[in-house]
Amino acid sequence: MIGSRQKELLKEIVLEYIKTARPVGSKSLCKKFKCSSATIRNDMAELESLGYLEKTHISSGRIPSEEGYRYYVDNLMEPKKISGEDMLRLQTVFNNKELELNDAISKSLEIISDITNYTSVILGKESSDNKLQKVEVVPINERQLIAIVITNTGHVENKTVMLDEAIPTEEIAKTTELLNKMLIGTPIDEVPSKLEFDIKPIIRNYIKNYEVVYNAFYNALSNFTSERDVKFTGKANILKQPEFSTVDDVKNIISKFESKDMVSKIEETGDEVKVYIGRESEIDDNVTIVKTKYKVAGREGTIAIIGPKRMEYERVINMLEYLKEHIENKGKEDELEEK
Amino acid sequence: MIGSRQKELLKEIVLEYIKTARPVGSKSLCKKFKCSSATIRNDMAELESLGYLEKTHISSGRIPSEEGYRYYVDNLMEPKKISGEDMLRLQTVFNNKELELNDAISKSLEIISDITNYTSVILGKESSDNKLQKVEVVPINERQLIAIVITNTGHVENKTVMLDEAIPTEEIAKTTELLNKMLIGTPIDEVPSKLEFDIKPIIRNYIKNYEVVYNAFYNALSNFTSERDVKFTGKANILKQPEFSTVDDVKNIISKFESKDMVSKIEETGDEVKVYIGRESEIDDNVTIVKTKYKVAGREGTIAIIGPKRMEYERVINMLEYLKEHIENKGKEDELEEK
DNA sequence: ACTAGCACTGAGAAAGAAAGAGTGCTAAAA
DNA sequence: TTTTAGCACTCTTTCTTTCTCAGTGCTAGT
Repeated sequence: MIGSRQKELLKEIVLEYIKTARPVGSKSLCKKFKCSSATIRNDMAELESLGYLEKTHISSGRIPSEEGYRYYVDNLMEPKKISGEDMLRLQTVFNNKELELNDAISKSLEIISDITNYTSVILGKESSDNKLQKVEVVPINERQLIAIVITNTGHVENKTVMLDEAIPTEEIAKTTELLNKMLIGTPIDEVPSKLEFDIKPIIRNYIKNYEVVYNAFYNALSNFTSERDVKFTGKANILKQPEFSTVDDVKNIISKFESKDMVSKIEETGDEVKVYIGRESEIDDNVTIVKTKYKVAGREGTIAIIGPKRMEYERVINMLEYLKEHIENKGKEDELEEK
Repeated sequence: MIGSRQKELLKEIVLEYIKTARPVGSKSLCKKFKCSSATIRNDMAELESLGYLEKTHISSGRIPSEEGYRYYVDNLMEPKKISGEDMLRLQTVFNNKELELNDAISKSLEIISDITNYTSVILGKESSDNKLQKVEVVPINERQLIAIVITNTGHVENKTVMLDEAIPTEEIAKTTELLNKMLIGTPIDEVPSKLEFDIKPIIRNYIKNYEVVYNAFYNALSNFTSERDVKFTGKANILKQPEFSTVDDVKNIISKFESKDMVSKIEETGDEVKVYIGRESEIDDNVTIVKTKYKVAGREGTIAIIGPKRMEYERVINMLEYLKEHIENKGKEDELEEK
């Protein structure tokens, strides 16, 4: 088991390493623990054998292992509270009532990125339980029309529909009317199945070339569910961290950031602020990602901070928690105001 | 002035340096020019004094200076023709008739990025001479409505309008009707002034709270002109180039790429394919950017390739020219097909 | 106008030396 | 049983030194 001085020691080492990015030696901790370096060394050896500390080489000071950070985050961190200064910075955003929610989120993450020198990411998409409010169809020419879908939360998506053959305008109008009649109020992720099972049988009865029309609309309407915004801020920031000091490290992390499946690795499903350290991140063994889902009326997504494993965990977690809470509050306020 | 063997020599040095990324020595050119290294050295010294060549240190081989590249591009490059292999790669895209124009452009630039290991960029925006085809207004609730603008080319933009105070629906409807009546066919960049000078005087006469309504619509409709898509492909590619071999070089170029004013430096106004070498690029002294404007029905923008100064000029320029031509052709074909 | 020859230069790689930080272990002190 | 002092040892880092090599400029000769 891990003794109480050892806990204190692990915590101190994590904190020190986060601050300085250099292996922590036994001597430097003497004053703090009011004992000799030899004693510290004994405890360090113990912590190492438990897997919480590592050495960079045989006679170096210690650095926290992934398990060490994990233990710190799970058991040693101070009770959650955001620092006054950080809060102040973020408040400027939420005090500004003019700002739309999305802009407020972007702005906040820019601030975090800026003051921490980590990289931040926002994934956003329309909530899948939003309801369809209206379908508009605007013809551009004989073979091309635009389908516009509006949800109850004011989200608009449009898609150009190419028709394989010309369709009389009145058939388009009829179909549009039908779609509106039958689809208003339908959650957008149920639209495709409703098209298939409710609309198709009707449409086939009274439009002669129904397949062309049906397919066009099916394609247009069934893609809306998956639209997704992605915004990175401060991709270059992470390079300021001393862990990325060789060309290869830098190139490596940059390619990871640019790779196609980066986004899919960021999405978070849990409601809590979660921390994924090193290999847990699945992005790169040298980074930590802190992230959480947010959900407000009409929109949901993930906000995330990516930094080195040697991250200011407490600070980042607290800021993200603060942020999540305020996003969701602001979401509610905005909704009230609209009513 | 520069003699004809010297031209040949400069060309050879540029080509060799592009291939190998190492300073070119006099000996290596003996066979090619059927003369001794001393002769080459004399010519090299001459070319250096004219500013076309540089040394990395006092006894190194020569590398082309910015002026050297410039001279090569302007005077020494072979007559334009794209290589068969490159053409083949790009043809796969344009032969695929299914592909929408925008996707075809993206795809092409991905290919170029891929085979050259440079970074490619597409800027796109709706043409400013597109005409407004329809304005739709959909109320979401008492204080919020969505303005949707559709252009004759099928482009759709929408914007949420927040009303400072509730406005009766019939006033909204009246205004919408008026907008449609007066604005249809107006080029979108003339919309703001038409709003100000034609619509405002009318609206003030028959809507009592006209300022609220007017401002809301003015904000919604005057922003459409400036919307702009940006797509980078292969940002990490440029790092594969041997010129970016130190951490500082890499970090430097990455921050330049991420910086806010990067995009504004890419936009090109000229119709030709243009080459900006080193400091001419205004991005970074170590890169060259090759770019051109493209314009098709309804859309215009810039396509650009960014690479090291030691870029395969001929190849890139030819591909970009080929691309520009085919984009504009495809634009015309698509238009015909629609008719 | 070209070439051979030669002294010279700077980069880059390899090898060694010295300094410093920090460890583990042993034996003694508390 | 826990803590400490002391010491030998290890590894990194930094600084020199040395060598090699590619390539130059210049001079004198063809």
